[in-house]
Amino acid sequence: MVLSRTSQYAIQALIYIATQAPGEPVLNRDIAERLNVPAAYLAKILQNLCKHGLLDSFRGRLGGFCLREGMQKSSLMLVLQLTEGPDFTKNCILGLKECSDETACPMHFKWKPVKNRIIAMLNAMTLEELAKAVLTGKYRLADLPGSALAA
Amino acid sequence: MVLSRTSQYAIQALIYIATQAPGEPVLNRDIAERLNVPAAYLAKILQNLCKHGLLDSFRGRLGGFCLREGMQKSSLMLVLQLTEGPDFTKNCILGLKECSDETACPMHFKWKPVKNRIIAMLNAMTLEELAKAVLTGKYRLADLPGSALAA
DNA sequence: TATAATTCGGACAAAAAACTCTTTAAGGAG
DNA sequence: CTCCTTAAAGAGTTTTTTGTCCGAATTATA
Repeated sequence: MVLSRTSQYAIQALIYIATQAPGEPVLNRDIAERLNVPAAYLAKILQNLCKHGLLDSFRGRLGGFCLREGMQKSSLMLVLQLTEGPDFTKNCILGLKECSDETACPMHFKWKPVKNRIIAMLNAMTLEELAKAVLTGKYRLADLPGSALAA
Repeated sequence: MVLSRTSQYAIQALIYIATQAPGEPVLNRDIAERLNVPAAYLAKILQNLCKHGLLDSFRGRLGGFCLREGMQKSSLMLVLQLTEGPDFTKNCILGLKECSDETACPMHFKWKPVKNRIIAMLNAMTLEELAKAVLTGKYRLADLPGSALAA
């Protein structure tokens, strides 16, 4: 039902970067502060996104991270394939190594259409779109600093 | 996208028990062997399901586990609420502590209908039904012993 | 060139999840 | 009552995930 923390941080960070002026590097420290996530851990995640070509990074003064040209259009599916592994949509919900239309687990045919909707949703959502939504002010990218609720 | 191993084992075990004669205790050892799952770990999971009233357990000779009276009708949602925690459907996909229609993350309104379909599916699937499906022989509850594929 | 600011890389640490081991309690059968 | 079989309980281990730390490399600016 949930994504790994790594994936959540990655998506949040990418959306945040996408809300900023393109080409202007954003500091890891600023992203971490804004999202209220551990900076050193986030740095690792951003490094990984760089290696996979979603982000560009710049060292030294005026350094930081920004979306690679054209990557505003990338889908959440693409992001999650990087953070969760290339076939995170292909795994059987019961964990069977082999589970397909031919050799199916008892949940397979009920799960399949639902999974397909999830996939369609992830393919449809782009960083650009999500960033625009955030910029309207109607959506929240992180918890308010003061909220200390249960996880 | 996936369930915890604990949840997967729990569902598999419950379906397996549901395929057996009701009232006849099934040995943990037999379930573990059938599902190809670590027996000691499975025992913990079954214990937990007992504590929550889904299973009855019997010690000593002729002991084992069987579904509590009426629990053939229980839904996967019920099972997962026990294994994943009572509000595993209520968590924000981005991990925000507060995320509702009023205070939404940018994915909230896209995710909500999809999540609702997942919930509906989980509510609709019962152990009885799944057990029947398995008994037709068309579905597989565990991997074949010989299959050594990538996870 | 010196300095400060930043990412990079690797090792390390802590927490959570998955899994094991050992002992105890309970129940059925001889 | 004794023996065997089973689950219960709890401590311990391993693996994975999450998170920290520090030194080195890189870059703009004074």
